[in-house]
Amino acid sequence: MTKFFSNKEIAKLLREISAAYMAKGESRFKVIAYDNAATSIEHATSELKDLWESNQLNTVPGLGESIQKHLDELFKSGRVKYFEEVKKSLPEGMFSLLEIGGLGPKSAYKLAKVLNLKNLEDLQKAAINHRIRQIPGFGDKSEREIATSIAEFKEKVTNRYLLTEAFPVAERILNYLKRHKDCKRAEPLGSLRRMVATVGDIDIAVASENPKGIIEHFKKFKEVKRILEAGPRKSSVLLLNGMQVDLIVQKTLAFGALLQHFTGSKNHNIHLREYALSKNYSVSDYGIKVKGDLMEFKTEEEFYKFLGLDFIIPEMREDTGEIEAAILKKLPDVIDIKDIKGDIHLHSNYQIEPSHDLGIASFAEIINKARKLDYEYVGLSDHSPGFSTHSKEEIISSIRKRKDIIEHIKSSSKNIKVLNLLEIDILTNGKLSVPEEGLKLLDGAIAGIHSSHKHNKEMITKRLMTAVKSPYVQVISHPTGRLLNKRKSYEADWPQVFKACTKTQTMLEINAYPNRLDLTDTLVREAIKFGVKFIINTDAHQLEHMDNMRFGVAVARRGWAQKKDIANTLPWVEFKKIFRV
DNA sequence: GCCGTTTTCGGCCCGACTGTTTTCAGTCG
Repeated sequence: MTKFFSNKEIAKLLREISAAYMAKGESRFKVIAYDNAATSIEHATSELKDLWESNQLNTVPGLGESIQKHLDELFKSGRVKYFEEVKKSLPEGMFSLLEIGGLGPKSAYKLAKVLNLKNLEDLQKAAINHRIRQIPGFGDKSEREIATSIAEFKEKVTNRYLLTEAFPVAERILNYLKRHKDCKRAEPLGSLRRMVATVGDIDIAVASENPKGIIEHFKKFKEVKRILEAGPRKSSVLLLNGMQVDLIVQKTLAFGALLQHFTGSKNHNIHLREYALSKNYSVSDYGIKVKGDLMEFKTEEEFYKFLGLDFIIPEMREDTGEIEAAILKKLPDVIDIKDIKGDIHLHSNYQIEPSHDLGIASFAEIINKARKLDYEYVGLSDHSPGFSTHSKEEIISSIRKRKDIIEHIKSSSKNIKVLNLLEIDILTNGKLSVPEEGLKLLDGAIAGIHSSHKHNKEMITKRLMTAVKSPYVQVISHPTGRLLNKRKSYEADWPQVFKACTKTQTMLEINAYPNRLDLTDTLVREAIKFGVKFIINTDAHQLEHMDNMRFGVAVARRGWAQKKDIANTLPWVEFKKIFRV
């Protein structure tokens, strides 16, 4: 009998050990090793439990002999005696304090021990009763800071924001910063620039010869609620909406190094700097030091070039092999938004009495918008008629009626090709929500799971496989079913699904809807190894959603996908061969 | 504790900011 632990739980456990080591004054490299292992596990594409079962724990970077042995014990018995030993001499309450900004292992340890704290509530009470300022090393300022941080922590609804939530905020700040006369450039960096599905804060870099002036200006932005810190060239603030914004200023001549530094990711930078060290260079956000002399770079391109690397696009900077590939000049030439020639997952307001949401735009409006986007083709793919509310005959006749209308539109649509599709449900029993006769009336079908997302791995895999094997289905929509900040991805045997997709030439969708971004970037990269083809669709329910294509393209780029991996980069003459037209 | 264009031993990114100090430790990105 083995025990299940999610990657998130394991990462948390390892971080606690890292903190415990730090509090105990253990070698900082052991502290870092545990922290790295935790980060690596959070980024892993598979559940560690699955990897453990197939003897593949050693494929996860940062997991060496020692930690693997501990995890082995964890999965077998549900506990790790050594970890318990490490934590035994420490106050249990210190670990919950680590959630508070500004409190690290050393402070948490001291507070929990001296004040005998069990949880955050205790810490809050201690702050109110002024018991913190009495501890050596703490003063009235840090006591107030702790009280404020706890209040903010409790107010916080989420700690990750969707790209579409963060971009407009970043835009407002950039516009504001650019109003300062000494602001030469202002760019959003960090996870926003890398286009990670969700971002924790907003990072902004400014090029200016007057950093003090810029920082003063930044502090006065009208949406600032509280200034977390403000030095001569760096500042962090909390906005009224709860988001944190970090700003760094660098002179124009050295701006390239700052772009590189502040875009991250942290692990990419660490690896890059280690690589630089091996060549006797020292890298920082000021530039590259060669034998004590600082080289400055105006652009990132020059920066990477100096290190002997091909330019690495921001989306790939996650330390998952991009530096090695850049050294060997073997980085893939990833897809670009300009390569996209159509969007075929689009919901209209055509009244088909669907199983799920109607769109709000008409067929004509959608096609018009696609023309404006310079697309060669467009797919009309409303949800299929409600399965439980319509008889088999009603579903077929409804599809026939819709087909007649679309055929008419096809014949009158100049300069753009139209596909008659439907998005059909993969039902809980694995069957499709449209009978075969109905499927035959379509140019093709997109199939997706829209119910019973909580099915276990085996059931989900079985349901996906029936759709993949259906000769009428060309695309599997939003394959993992996640809704960011709302619903987790379901589990599936992805290698099995990927193999089947390659065999049946079924495409996996990269859904560009900002709260989906599904297939996920890591699974895209995994699927490519199996030879799977993808299609990037917006799943638009209104015209503006069709502009979300760039988010899907970003997922593909983060997954190292090239033009040849993405079907809707094909010209119509090639693309149409996939469908029954 | 992890890891390897040299290295299975001997390294491990680099700097800013803050508070409590009186030269620095802790935290963060």
